[in-house]
Amino acid sequence: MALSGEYQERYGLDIPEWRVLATLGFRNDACSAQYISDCTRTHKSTISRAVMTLMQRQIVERVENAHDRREFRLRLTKEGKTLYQELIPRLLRKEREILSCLTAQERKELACLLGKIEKSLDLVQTRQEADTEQAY
Amino acid sequence: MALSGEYQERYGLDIPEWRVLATLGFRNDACSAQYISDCTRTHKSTISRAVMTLMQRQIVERVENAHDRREFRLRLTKEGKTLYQELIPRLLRKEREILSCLTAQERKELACLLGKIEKSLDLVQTRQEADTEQAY
DNA sequence: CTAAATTAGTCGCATCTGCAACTATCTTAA
DNA sequence: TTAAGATAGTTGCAGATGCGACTAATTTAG
Repeated sequence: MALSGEYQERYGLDIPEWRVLATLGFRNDACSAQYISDCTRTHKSTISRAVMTLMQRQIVERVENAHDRREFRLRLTKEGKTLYQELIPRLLRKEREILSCLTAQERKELACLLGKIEKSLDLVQTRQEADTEQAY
Repeated sequence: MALSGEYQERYGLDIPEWRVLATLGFRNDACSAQYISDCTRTHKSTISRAVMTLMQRQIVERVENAHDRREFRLRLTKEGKTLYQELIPRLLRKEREILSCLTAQERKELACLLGKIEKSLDLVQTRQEADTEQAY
């Protein structure tokens, strides 16, 4: 959608890469690839590849986890944090632009309604074994 | 999303194929591939391939347009109409299921809010030369 | 009328991304 | 303790789809 142009065209990030960046930046703390996969509902192979690319671009780094040597702790590098901080205001501005056709009250209502649906869908999905997300 | 499972798993239709079927079924009248491409915001090559598949499955048929021999008039076959009529109630039921967490009043509000955003986005998009649609 | 520009549709190509198999590691149960 | 099962992450593969070039037909401008 309109938002993705902001990070894709301007920063050369594809969608999974943005998801990794956003998750790490939002949490501001190390986490596993599996965690990112879970909370963005993106297949772990896709996240794996996005992490590889971001490591090559020195946006993300990973360190071994001494307690579980299967997984890695992922976190943003200095450059990664800078990139994240640079992107956030742009995206918020874009979001405001998109929602500018609604009043403050309407925006609040919309968030509330979508929240309800999301909550209800999450139940359904976990109940019947995670659907693949697809648009329309 | 949850809806697509209905036509994908049950009827072997992928998303572009469903879009063709839905457009032709909804209009209940012949139209060009370009028209479908426009109103579903799907690239014409994708629509072209979907139409090919649907023709092989005898769901869609096309006839030459005497007035413009570049384009074809597309329409559903008898089987196509049957399939469409069979799918509609299933999809509506699914939609009701998804929206069942909202009251009637809330559903109306949601439709209204989304309508406003869509309208506003359409203007923006045509102004800056059709973004590619992408989810988050 | 003719040449350039536009439009409908097709096709090759590249990219994206999910699936499933695989390795390595960890956990659980007998 | 050991064997079976679960889990994290990687990779080969295949399907889906957008892009751009191409052909054929039509429209527009000079």
